[in-house]
Amino acid sequence: MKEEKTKFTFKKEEKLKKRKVIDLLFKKGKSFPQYPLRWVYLKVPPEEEQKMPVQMGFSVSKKRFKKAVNRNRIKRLLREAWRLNKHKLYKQMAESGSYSVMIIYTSKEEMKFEDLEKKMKKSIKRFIKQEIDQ
RNA sequence: ACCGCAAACCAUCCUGUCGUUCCGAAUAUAUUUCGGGAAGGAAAGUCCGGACAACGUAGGGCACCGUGCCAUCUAACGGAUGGUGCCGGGCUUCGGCUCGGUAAGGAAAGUGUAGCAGAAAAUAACCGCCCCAUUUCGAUGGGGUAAGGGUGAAAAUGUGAGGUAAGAGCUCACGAUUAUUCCUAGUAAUAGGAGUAGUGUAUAAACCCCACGGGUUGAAAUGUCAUGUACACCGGCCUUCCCAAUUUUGGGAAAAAGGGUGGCUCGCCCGAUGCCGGGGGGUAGGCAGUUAAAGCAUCGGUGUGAACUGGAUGCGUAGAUAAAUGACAGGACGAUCCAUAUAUGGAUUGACAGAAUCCGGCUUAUCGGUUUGCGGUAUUU
RNA sequence: GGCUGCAUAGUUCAAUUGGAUAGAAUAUCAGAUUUCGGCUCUGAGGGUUGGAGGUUCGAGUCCUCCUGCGGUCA
Repeated sequence: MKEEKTKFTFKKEEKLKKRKVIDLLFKKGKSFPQYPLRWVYLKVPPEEEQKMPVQMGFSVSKKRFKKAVNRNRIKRLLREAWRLNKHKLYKQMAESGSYSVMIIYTSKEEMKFEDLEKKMKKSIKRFIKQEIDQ
């Protein structure tokens, strides 16, 4: 393969969609907090092949944000932050298998995109340190 | 020009970069490229009404739920429009005019309730007034009486005259008010007039009566494909007659247990490798439904109006499913604050809010702007 | 996307068929008792009955519309 251009896309294959997988993730997955985010992740067994290195989902509690507008906005900001920064994780992962991940927003207040992106970068670094580098 | 009220409409805009989703075309099946579409007036609350779908279709009665002045509009409505009555405000030449509200059938079919106060709260005698009897002359007992008294949200039609022992619609006159009959106006609610019978408190968002309407369940409906399983296990019920055949099979008739028909009942229907119940197991994925106007706007015509008409012109249809419609940068516009000092500069900021089968309403949230109408104030001509 | 229930002192609950100034326990505060504190006794404060309208002479209670918090579904 030639030098791959870093693509900032986020298509259906990269989204966490299967109800079964999500149930399994919350039942058996590991998690760590990185305010205002919480990662829940699970290594996908090799027999269930998955095209993309990570299938990602985002979640915002209905108790913390009553209005659907606010929930949607936070999820959109999270998706955007992930889209622009996921390549850093992909580089490190190489061939070390694939993961299902759900990121939960735990703060009670909305953030600006700028701040949220910083937090996302930090949490990706932590994920690499904790899971990939061992 | 400013202020207030009401109604209708709009709901920040533009450019660039990076993305999401659907449709179409090409490439040729990992994809990539091009073109086009992509939230709302409330998408919300789920308060009503429909469309559509499934089940049922043999209906009747009861129960239950909803609505409640009249007419019209509408696919339909508990919605809207116009009117009538009632209530409240304003003006008034006192006749009315105008604005707003109105769950507005029946209390003269029956039942219940009306605390405290008051003699008495719906078959009203405490004080007072009058009559009769008794009397120790203080009064006591019996009866009549709703004119006077205070209480209370509410006290039994108001005023005057006659009448009476005292009084009383007991009688009369002028009113008030209710029911009903007739006449006039109106499609009608109702209004006006005349006659008759009355004076019957309030409450039906207390029970209730009357009239009208309502089958139930809602896209997690429903159909279909795939996966999976098992005529598995436990308990209950499994009738009678006739014919052929011959030891359980076929046909026919009746009908039991049981089941269905929304809750009850009558009635009806089903009913033998079957029916009902229990407990357990499996799958909770794909596709269809699923993206179309009971279309919209302007002009014309009809109507007081809600609306209708389809004559003309133009516009136009989001389809996701852990759920798309976004992020960043720059500019314009608006708002707030600060500074200079009336035009610029700086900072902050952009209402309410996000489709989930689709429509018509209602209700609630909403920074600001535009238009129209009405009223008020000031100035000019 | 539907269906359904609840809301009363800081907290847990009452309030008859609509009737007067919405009660009780606990918590809080003050006083008494004690060397001091606890226990105990006495007293006080604390409520727009979730909000706004309506019916009624009179609403915690009845009706309508909102707000908030639960429960449930194939």
